[in-house]
Formats: sequence, structure tokens, C-alpha cells
Amino acid sequence: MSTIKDIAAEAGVSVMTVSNVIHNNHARVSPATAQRVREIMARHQYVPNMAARSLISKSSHIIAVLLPIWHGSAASMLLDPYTGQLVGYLEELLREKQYYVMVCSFDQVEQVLALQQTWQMDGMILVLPHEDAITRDLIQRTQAPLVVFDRHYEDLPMLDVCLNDRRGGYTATRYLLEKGHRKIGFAAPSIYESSVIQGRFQGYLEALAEYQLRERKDWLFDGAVHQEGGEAVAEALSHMQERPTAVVATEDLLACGILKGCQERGMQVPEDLSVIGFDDSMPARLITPQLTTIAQDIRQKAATGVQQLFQAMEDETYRNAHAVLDIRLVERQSVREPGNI
Amino acid sequence: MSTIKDIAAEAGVSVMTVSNVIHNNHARVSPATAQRVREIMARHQYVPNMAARSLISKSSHIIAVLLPIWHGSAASMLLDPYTGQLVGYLEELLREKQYYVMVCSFDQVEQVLALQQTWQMDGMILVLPHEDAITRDLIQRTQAPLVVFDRHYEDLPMLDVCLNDRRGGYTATRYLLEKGHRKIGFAAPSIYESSVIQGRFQGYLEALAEYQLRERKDWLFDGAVHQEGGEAVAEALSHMQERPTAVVATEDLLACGILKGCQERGMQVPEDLSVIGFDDSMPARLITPQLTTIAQDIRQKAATGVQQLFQAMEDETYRNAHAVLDIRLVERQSVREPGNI
DNA sequence: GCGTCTCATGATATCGGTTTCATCTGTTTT
DNA sequence: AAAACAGATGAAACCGATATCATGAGACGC
Repeated sequence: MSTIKDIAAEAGVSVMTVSNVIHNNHARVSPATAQRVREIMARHQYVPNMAARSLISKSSHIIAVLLPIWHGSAASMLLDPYTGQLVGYLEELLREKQYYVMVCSFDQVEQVLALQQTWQMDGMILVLPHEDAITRDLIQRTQAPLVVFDRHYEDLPMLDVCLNDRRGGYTATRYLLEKGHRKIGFAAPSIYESSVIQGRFQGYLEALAEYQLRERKDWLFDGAVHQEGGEAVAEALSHMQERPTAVVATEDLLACGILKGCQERGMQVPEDLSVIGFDDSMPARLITPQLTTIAQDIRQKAATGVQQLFQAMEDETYRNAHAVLDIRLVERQSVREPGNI
Repeated sequence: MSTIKDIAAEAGVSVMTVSNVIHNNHARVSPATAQRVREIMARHQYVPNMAARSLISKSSHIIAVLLPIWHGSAASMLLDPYTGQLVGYLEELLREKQYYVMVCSFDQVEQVLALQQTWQMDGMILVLPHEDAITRDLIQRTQAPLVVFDRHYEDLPMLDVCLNDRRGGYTATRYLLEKGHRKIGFAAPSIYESSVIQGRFQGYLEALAEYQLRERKDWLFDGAVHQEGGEAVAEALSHMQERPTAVVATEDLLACGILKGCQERGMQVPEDLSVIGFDDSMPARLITPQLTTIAQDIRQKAATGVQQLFQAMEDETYRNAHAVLDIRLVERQSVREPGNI
């Protein structure tokens, strides 16, 4: 565990010369000296001390990946395959750029501000699968550049990377319409709370409107959470007088629950009901029938966010950027023409 | 962004007094002064600088969560729901103890050693879903305490938290035997490379032996990876003259693939084939029929690892501990008595 | 031959804390 | 009243790097 002083002493030079070698300051040190110092550093397996470095530079080369604690356990956030995957890609991209990733769950803005200060974080990334009240506050009060995934506020300068949710909802619904469906339901965890789901819902309405259709209240399944919520939707469907021939579900897991619930109640998918999901997550290919779904490119999302972050770190005036990434339809087996067209 | 000096100046005391207040050194500062300093700190939202602190204390309060890069992308590691969940619980537990979590993917031991030094890491946790060659080397060369999940070397002093894989394999097989199965296959990504899978395989053999049975080479499905591997197993089964009535799969995803492959080839689970998986991961409850599986308590696993780590950080002589956590059988729908008993 | 300029290198202060040891005031002991 | 002592506080060194400015040795111009 040698320090820059040890290296300097052994090389018979000052610490500044060693420092200049480390930073490849060719103009400030002769090639011969540089070579000699480099050899000694290699022999000692010298590694600079980040604490000393960040103390004077006021920058730690650490990026915080912030995970809001949602209804109790932080673990639930990384349990979510989407979050895990996103964080994995972020780590990969940041590591390439020689930045370090600190993963931090939190439930108060103050925690984040303190964290940023105590470590002199260079930047922060907020991973937000659900809506929450803290985000606006955090955006306004943070000192370091902050990139937010999946959330945008029109009235605030902010850096964010979102999906074209409107288009996602539209594409899913339009696809069903073109297959001949006219009775199309919509299932979501909470239609009016999350801007993501609102966007998808808007797209759904727009597509319906193009076919001179309007939503029917009894085909809107609000509060359908995860697999259990999907099964509840199936239960509700099974008791309906006039039931939709297709359902747009805003999450794959929800769609899977609907599939499973239907199968258990004697409704066949896609024969009796077509279902389309969102995210193309792992279960989508696992269930039978395989799920038709609206997919997103998580890696591209991560890359876009990292790009925004670095631009903001380099340029103090870059504090307002809004990336909208496109979605694509993945056709599988959970959608077909309605039976009695 | 005030420093300890600013606080000291405003309170009209020396930095040492402020430092003593921060550390609740009641013996070294009068209650009145302490109170006054505390108020000023609160007003300034003072937060100590970790770089300065770790520079002198040679400890950063950072714990590294190390993710070996496996065949390319690091993202794949956090994509794995097991890893994501484990990391989530680790973060939660470490945060409670005021430690910070740095997530680091790596593919060379040197990277890890450099990382540990450059940040003066207090401890490291290696999350290892697959076998790898680097681990032994890392265990032997690391300076900081290191806890390894799911891997144990008898001949090396090390801290690790493993599952009772032998018992898992035994329990799964024994369960099938008690249901009346006598023709039991075994499917795994690689039977002889991973100690985890070897353990499960040993358990499988032991259970068979108790019923005077031996394994049959053609019912050992080696190299079955993920869902695709499972489907390949189903394909192989469908062409068999004499096929097993049940299969033990060492991963849920693998079991799911077998289920799906069987369904597509006209074999019913559990009527024609019983399948038992491992891990009780999210897909287990998603598919139809729901998967009977050997479950583990990931939170307990994380807690045990953290406990080992902290004991090692406190006590330099604590460098050899081997925790073996138990498994439990989760009965669902993918196992029943064989048809023609 | 002397001033100027460049190149290579070094001395020193500094970042924001902690550690160690000193000091100062007032009280108790003898 | 002098000495001893405890309690409260402070001065200064230090951790390992970087930034700023200084210095010394040759090369070059005139």
C-alpha cells in the first residue's frame, strides 16, 4: 500500500513529478524520468488514493444510482427485473468511463443531498419505476447533475430519459384494432397517478378515437397490480355480461396474470381473449402462449441517460434535456383476430 | 457546502471541539457548547466530507459488491433476479449499518485489488451465481475482508454463505420418490463444473440410493441452460423410448423451459411428467401449472453474509467461517404421482 | 558575454477532517 | 497559600494527493 511519496523517494524525484507521470503530462516531465517512475509504480502496484484525490479536486468520480424505497423494502426495487437490468447497464457504461457506481436506496430528499455532499458525488441517476412525490423536490434541490428515468415534468428544467409511452399505448391498441378487435379493455396499476401509465392510456384513447370508439368504464381495470392484479382482472372478466375481446395491460406481469387467470377460468388466450403487454420482460417468453408485448431497449435507455449525465457534468448550462425513446411491437402468440367478428 | 472550519468559526470554537461534538465525545465538550455547535451544524446542513475522513482513518465505510463479468456483459448479472434481489437486500442491510455500497463488475483479480486500495474499501462481497476460476485467486490475494456467496473451498480459509445444496437435491428427489416416482431424471447447466450443482447432484444420488436406485446416463441432461436448455430437454424427452416420469431441474428457469417444451410437444405436466425446480423465483408462480420448487431465503442469506463481514471487519483473526443455510420445499402443481405406477 | 527563453523539476500550501499533546481555568487537596 | 487535578478547549501535525509558483540548467540570440 505505497503512496506517491514512496514512489517519488524510490525514483529520486519529487511527488509532483510522479503526479505528472500519472496524469501523462508529457510537457512537464522528460520521457526518461517518466519511464523510470512508471516502472517503479508498476513494481509497487501503486494505485492512487481516491480520498486524497477527491479531497482536493472536490470530485470523487462517483455516480449515485438512487433507488427510492417503495412501500417498505428497497430490495423490491432491484428485484424488479427492469430496474436490475437498467442498473446493470448503467454500471457497465459508467465503469467504461472510469466512474464508480454507488447504489443508494433512500426515502427522503435530505438523505440524497447529504449523500451527494458527503461523497462529493459528480452526478446522480434516479431510477423510478413508480410515481412518487419526492422527485420534484429532489430535482429542484440537488446540487449535482441528476438524470431521471421514466419521469418528466414540463414545468421544470431537468434531465430525463423517457419512453414514448403515448406511442406505446397507441401502437398496442392500434395493433388490436387492425386485427379486428373493437371491444378493447385497458388494465393498469393506477391509471391516473403515473405519468407513464397516463401516457399509455392517452395512446390507447387516441387509437380508439381513430376508429370512432370510446373507452368503456367497465373495461378499464384500474388498480391491477402485478400477477395477482391480473388474475383479479380475469376474475372480473369471467363474470361480465359483455366482455372485451382484447385487453391492453401496461405491464407484462399484469398481462401474465390475466393469461393465467383466464386459463384457470376456462377462457382461452388468444382464442377467447387477446392480451398485449408492456416491457418484453423475461416472463413474456416463458408463458404459454408467449406474450405479444411492447418492448423497450433498456441498454439504449441507459446509454442515453449516461450521455446526458456526462454532458451535464462537463457543461454547467446543460440542465434541461428530454430524451424520448421509441418502442417496438414484439408479435408473439397472445393476440389473434376476435372469434365472432 | 460548509466545512468544519466554518462551523467552528461561527461557533467561536476550534475545529476540534466541533469534531468532538460530531463524535458525541461527551467527556471532551461541555453540554452547552455541544448544543450550540449542533444548532449551527443543523442550520448550515453541515455534512462531514468522507474523503477527508477516510484519508486519515484509512477506511471509507464503503463495501464493494463485486459482480464477476460472465461471458461478456455485466448487465446479465443484475438481470438475474436472484442477484438483483441479493444485492438489494445487501444494500438495505449495509445502509442500516451506515455503510455505503459500491457495485463493481470486474473480470480480473487485479481490478478488484486496485479498487479496494484506491477506495480503502472496508470489505467486499462477492456475488457468484456461476462457477469461475478467479474466485480462489481473489480469496487468497485480497487485503480487505471478503465474503463469498454460494461457493466454498475446503482447503482455503474464507468467509462464505452457501446453501445446503446436497440437502436441496436430496429433498427434491426424495419428494419425487415418495410420490411413487422411480424413473427420475436430472437436468442442469453443467453438472461437474459448479460446486452448487454438484451438491444438488450428490443429494439426488443419495436419495436414489436410499431406494436402491442408480442414475441413468440417458436421464442426465447436462448443459441445459436457461429456458432454451429446458426446451431442448423436452425435445430430447419426446424422442425417448423409455422416458423418466419426473425430472429434477437445478434452476426454475430450466424447469420452466422443460414445462413449456413439454406442453408444446403434447406431454402434459404433471400428468405425463413431474418437474421440480430450484429457487422459487418469480416465474415459478407465473406458469401453468405452478412450479413445485426448492426455495431459499435470500434475505437471510444476505443477513448472514453481512454478519460475517462485520465480524471480520472488527476482528482480524475472524477469516474463516462457513455458513450453510437450509432450503425448504414449496409444493405447488408440477408434481404428482406417476401415471402407470 | 549577458539577458532571455524553454524545459525539467521541486518546494510549499492546500483540501477537510482526525489525532496527539498542550494549555488554561477554576476547584480541590494539604 | 501552594500544589495537584479535573474539565474544557485549542494548536499543530498529518493523511495522500493536486495546484501554484519558483528555480536551475542549458540553448539561443545579439
